[in-house]
Amino acid sequence: MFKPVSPKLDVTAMEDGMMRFWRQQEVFKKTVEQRAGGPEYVFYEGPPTANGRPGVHHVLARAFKDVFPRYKIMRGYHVSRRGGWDTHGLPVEIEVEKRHGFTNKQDIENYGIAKFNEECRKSAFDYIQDWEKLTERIAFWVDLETAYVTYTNDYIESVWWILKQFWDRELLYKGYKVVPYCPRCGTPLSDHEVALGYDEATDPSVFVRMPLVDRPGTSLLVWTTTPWTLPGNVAVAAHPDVDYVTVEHGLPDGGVERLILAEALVEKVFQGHEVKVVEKFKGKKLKGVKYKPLFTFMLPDKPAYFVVLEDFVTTEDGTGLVHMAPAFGAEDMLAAQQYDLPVLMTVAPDGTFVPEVKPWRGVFVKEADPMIIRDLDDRGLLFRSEQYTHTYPFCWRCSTPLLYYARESWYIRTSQFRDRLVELNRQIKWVPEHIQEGRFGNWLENNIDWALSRERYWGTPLPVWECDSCKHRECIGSVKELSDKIGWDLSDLDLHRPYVDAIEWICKECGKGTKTRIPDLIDVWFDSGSMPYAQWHYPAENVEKFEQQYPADYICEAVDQTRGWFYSLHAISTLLFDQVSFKNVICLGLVLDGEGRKMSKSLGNIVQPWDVINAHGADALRWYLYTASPPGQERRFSSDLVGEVVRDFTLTLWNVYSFFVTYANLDKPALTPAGSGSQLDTWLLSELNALVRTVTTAMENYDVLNATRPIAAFVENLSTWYLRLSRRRFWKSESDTDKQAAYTTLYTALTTLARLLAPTMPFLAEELYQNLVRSVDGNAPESVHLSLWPETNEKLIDETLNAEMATVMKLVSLGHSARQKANRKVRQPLAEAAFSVGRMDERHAVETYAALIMDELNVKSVRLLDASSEAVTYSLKPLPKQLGQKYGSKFPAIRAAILAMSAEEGAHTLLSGQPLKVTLDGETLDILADEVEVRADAKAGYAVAADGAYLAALVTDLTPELAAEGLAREFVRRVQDLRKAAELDVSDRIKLFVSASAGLKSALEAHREYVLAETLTLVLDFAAAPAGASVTEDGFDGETVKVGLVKA
RNA sequence: GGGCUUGUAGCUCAGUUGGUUAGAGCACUGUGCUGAUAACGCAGGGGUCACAGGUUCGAAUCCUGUCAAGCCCA
Repeated sequence: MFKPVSPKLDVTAMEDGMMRFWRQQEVFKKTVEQRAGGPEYVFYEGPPTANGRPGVHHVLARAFKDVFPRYKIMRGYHVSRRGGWDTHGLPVEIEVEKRHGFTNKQDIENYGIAKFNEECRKSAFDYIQDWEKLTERIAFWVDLETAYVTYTNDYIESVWWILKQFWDRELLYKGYKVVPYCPRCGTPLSDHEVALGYDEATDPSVFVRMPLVDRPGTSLLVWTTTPWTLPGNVAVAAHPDVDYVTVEHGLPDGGVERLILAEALVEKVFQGHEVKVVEKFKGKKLKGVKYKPLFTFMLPDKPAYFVVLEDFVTTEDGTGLVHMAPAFGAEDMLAAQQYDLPVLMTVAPDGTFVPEVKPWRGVFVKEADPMIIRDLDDRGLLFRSEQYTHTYPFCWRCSTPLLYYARESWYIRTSQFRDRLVELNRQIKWVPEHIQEGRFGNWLENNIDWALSRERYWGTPLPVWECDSCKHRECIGSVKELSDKIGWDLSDLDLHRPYVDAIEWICKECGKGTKTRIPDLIDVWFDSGSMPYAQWHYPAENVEKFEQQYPADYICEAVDQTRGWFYSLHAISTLLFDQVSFKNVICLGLVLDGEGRKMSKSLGNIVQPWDVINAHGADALRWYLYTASPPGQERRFSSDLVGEVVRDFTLTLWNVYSFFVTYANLDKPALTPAGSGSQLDTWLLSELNALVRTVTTAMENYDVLNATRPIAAFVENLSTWYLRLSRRRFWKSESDTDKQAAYTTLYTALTTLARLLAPTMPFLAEELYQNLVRSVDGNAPESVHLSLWPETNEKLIDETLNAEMATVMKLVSLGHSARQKANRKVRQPLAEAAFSVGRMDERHAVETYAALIMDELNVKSVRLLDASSEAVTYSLKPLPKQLGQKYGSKFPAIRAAILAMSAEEGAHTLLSGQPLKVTLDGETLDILADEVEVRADAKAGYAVAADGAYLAALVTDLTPELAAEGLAREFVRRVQDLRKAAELDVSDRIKLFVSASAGLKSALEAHREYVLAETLTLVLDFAAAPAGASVTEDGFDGETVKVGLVKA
């Protein structure tokens, strides 16, 4: 009937089998094709770069990406899950540079851009096979055959089209950008590269006077650690709301001077020297105040040398007045744009002063620092000079100190759309929620124009051509447009450098000059953010397809993409179509190692996904990632933790499955829904439907944690409660309706679980489904991933029942605890178990499930302890939650009053439903029954265990009858062990030959039928065992026994 | 320097609008149960809820500050 299932699970063999099945039957393809015509659910793959091996963090992202498309397919949606590869950019270039030992851009140019880019193109896919293998092995279903690739001409052409839209709307402009720059390598460094090279550095720390134009004898006191930037100074910044003072102090030559600085820093700057504060005012009063320039090597072409107001000014260091050199500081540059300040480029690209800076022309700026300080001192402008140690970035390649240096750069006017970016973000559902208004929202609120251009080689070229004569510029939006410019078909042109650079034409505007492409590339983030359009070569092709696949319903990446892909998607979509490009997004936390450190190559603490998968399987890895912590949280990761999943969850479920198949194959039950009188069946189906409801709701809310953890809890209950308590129903020999109902119930649970697990544990789900569903129903969908998601049957959910069963579990647990305390092993039947519960409605559970409790605790009767019982004493516990909220600060007094009264009387009052009268300050208060917990405690003669208001009490006295039954059970246990040792089949019948001491013998005679039935014994003889019998000898409870067993 | 997040048992994590005994799983120890189980049950040891103030009858939870870690930005 069903394929036999070993209780031993070989995870990897099982998963390999399913993987082959999917591949051979092309199940993934069918999940797309069979849903054609269904409502569309759109998923965007954030393209990874395949020039490195995929790590655990990639598995994390891919596991989460996989869940919702699978779920939606089961809800009947059509989901095209197109893959994509990010192929451009500096990381790819760096790999190729490393291979050749290149250290700067000149090396690349000497080598040849064409050859270099060709190698980049290949390098971008160096590890493509690793990616494909891993993607298949973890069952991330994504279409890699038709995956979009950002370096293709079609993709680039779409990006050009977008840029042309922006150009036509005058959203592209050329400006300056201050970048970390290595003067030796002649290149800006990416943030990532800068982060590699921070080190301690000792720099000068100088305070200089900037004399005011309109108030002789008064100077601004300004602080800097980069004196070489002073020749580039054009303004001084003050904080509008900080308090500033003018102080007067004596000079060595006997005169006095007045200096302006932040009040909070007076002490620090003058280091205890006496100064006189002559006035105090807010920073905003300084706005526009003019000062005399320190240097006049270069003349500004716009108004300069006055105070501006900036919020970034702090009173941590310095003087609260910040010197501004727009060419050498990002904040300075922003202020320059805001206040229309000039930019003085006093430094050449090689890091030396330009000829205009006569005294120090050709000197490397850092080496010029002491000379500049001496010059200022000579002219009486230096207030003080000292040394200052701080962390400073150095070039990771050549250890040259980096300069912050303005380079010409192309920008997109995103800041013009700031409000719209913020508004549209409110339409997006973020998981975790705080990203929306927090990290992402703040980032949008502070939006600055997108610095688009890069002075590199391997990337999408900026399609702007400029006339070398009249400087007229134009932007090209398609290959056809470019072809028209030069008059022949460029369809076969590689749109990368150096080939596009070679396309030139005579300028039509002036008729003299030549239009040549400006050499910049664009930021790779613009590539990836263009994928909604460029993956379809929109608008040149696939217009309908694009419209159907935009925007995305769901995307998912790690949190570091907030300013990366999430932003580039959002920004481009907002500017282009004034619309969101994704509706739901899960933002994953980073993966840390077992010690909570970031995984990095240099620490050697990277966990290879293959090690984990080979050891524990892909499902376990996936399940761990879903259940371990909320998706947005950082997570500590180790292979052992994944192994725990297998032991805890996979094997538990597997054993239930194996149990079912083993016995179903013997019994061949009908498995058709039949009415069941069994409380356990009703309960399990109630819990199962509640589970379906919970998981479905969670799936709809992109809540992976609540779509998975409750399944684990259910499986735990299924195995350790339902199945353990139901075993006898499967074993019994007659095939009655109760047995049929047990099979049907368990079957329903397992097949429902298969579907609930399909999005998260695709392999195990398929295994269950194939064997339990497909093998008996040829008409069922071919794969669990083609089947439909289970529907909740609300009628079967009984919350009261679920709560009552939880109470029963609790009481049974206490019963076991009491047994242990009384030293009464479970095999020994006891006369009675009595219980106390906290609330009236819970008493019902004890009555309803008396039989179940009796069976589980091996007691002959069950009852409730109540107010009239002789066996109980009471205590009262005032409940702070109820009373505290109702009475506030009176609570401690009320509590004391309740504890002071007679617990017996109080308990009887409350249990009879009457309020408790408490008198406080002459006021009488009615304390209600649900405001005080009545705790029972059993008197002598009982073994007791309690937790809160719950209590279990066992009568531990043994009658001869009970003792005899206990002996019989001990005997059965020995026989069962013997059966096992003799390696008998579960259904083999046996003969027993017994010699026992008198007490045991009479016990066996009294319970003969029980013993025979339990052990499948046909004949029990009190005689010597024949030769060849399996024999055991044992003693217990003062009795001895010798047993011989032969197969009947 | 700014923004966001995190800090609870040896490890991985829960902890409801604040409620008086802070929980689970793993690991360790003891014990019980078992003809599905690689298990399971019961019990034990293990906690300054990062730290310091504050609000409150009452704080792991709310507020302020500090420390540590991470990410992004400067």
